[in-house]
Amino acid sequence: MKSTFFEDVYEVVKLIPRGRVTSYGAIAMYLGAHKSARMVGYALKQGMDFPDVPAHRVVNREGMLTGRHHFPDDRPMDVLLQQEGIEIENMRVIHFDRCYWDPARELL
DNA sequence: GACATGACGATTT
DNA sequence: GAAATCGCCATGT
Repeated sequence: MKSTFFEDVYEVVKLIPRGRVTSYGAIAMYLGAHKSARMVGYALKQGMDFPDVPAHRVVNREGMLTGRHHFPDDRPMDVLLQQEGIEIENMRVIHFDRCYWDPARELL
């Protein structure tokens, strides 16, 4: 057992309600502290192989779909989010504050 | 074992 | 207020 970070990230991401989004830093913070939001995105990249992990619901602090480049062409990140009811424009989440889901606050 | 990289974030200049 | 820099920690080479 070693990839605890990955599994932990997967768990939190899987808990994200439909129509909501969260940020890498929020997940990292929930895991213990804002140690490194980079690792969250890194873990998600690896976790992309897990369909149970809606990585498209995870965006950066600005609500930008920074990881869209890592998504398959058949399933663009912005399209997936729009299907969930989230408005996307210019590869960014509109009303991001409204759709924001903080595990350390909602899931507490 | 060390160096370089990465879906970020906060702080400082 | 904007731009540049540092920190963070796991993975890959």
